[in-house]
Amino acid sequence: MGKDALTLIKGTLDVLILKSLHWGPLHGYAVSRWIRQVSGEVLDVQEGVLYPALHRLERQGLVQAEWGMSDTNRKVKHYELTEAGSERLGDQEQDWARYSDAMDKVLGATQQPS
Amino acid sequence: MGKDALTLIKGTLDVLILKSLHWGPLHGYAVSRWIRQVSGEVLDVQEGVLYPALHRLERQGLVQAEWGMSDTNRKVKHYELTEAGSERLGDQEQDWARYSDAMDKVLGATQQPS
DNA sequence: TCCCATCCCTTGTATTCCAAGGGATCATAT
DNA sequence: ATATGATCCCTTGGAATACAAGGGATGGGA
Repeated sequence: MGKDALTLIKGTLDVLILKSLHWGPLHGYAVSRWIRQVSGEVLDVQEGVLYPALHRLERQGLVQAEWGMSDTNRKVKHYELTEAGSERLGDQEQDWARYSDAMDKVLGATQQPS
Repeated sequence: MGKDALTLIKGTLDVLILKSLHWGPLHGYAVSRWIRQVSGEVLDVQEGVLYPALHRLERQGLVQAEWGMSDTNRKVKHYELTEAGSERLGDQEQDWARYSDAMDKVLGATQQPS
């Protein structure tokens, strides 16, 4: 019961990706792996979800990509947070905090409907 | 800054509605109003979102609807949680808790990517 | 040599929220 | 009386975005 990864909730992916990039440039696979590990295997960003999202963020000017080499001498594409992306990250973290609070208020409510 | 209602995150609406109905039968408008009030005006379920959602839940057998009268002598449709709906509410509350925890772990992470 | 982990990606499909409407009833204020 | 705002029910069309299910290439270890 409750061991598998949960379905991603639409709209929460961007902030996860942006957060992962605030450590510095990363390639896609590393983004996915980091989110999965840090979330305790609860959030699993499939590659078919990840790459379109990265391209979307790139089109929006929130990240910029550049081909390079990994430590293991593989050709990889590094994604890096832009200034705008950094600001967006802050906004979205705040939005998440508000949203999460609101959800908890509703789910933990003791006030009956009038 | 941050005074307005947030856009609903797709996938979080059902549990909000189910929760509102766990108090007993309610009509749609009251569901919407209760969520808005208890969330501190942060979550605003527009009617164009609410009613399709209620019908969806009804099709899934999680709620059942019945026409009746309100306190104010108006014709209203009362939505009531079914047994299955009550179980689903429990599941989704648990899912939300796990999801929310995972998000907080990622957003509050101190562990750098490897 | 074979396989697994690593890396990049695309194309449907389904879901579901938002915007923007329409329509009816009732209490209250003008 | 009549206008206004809150209460109540609903639908349609469009947009966004996650999922499923693929394809392809590389490198290291068994």
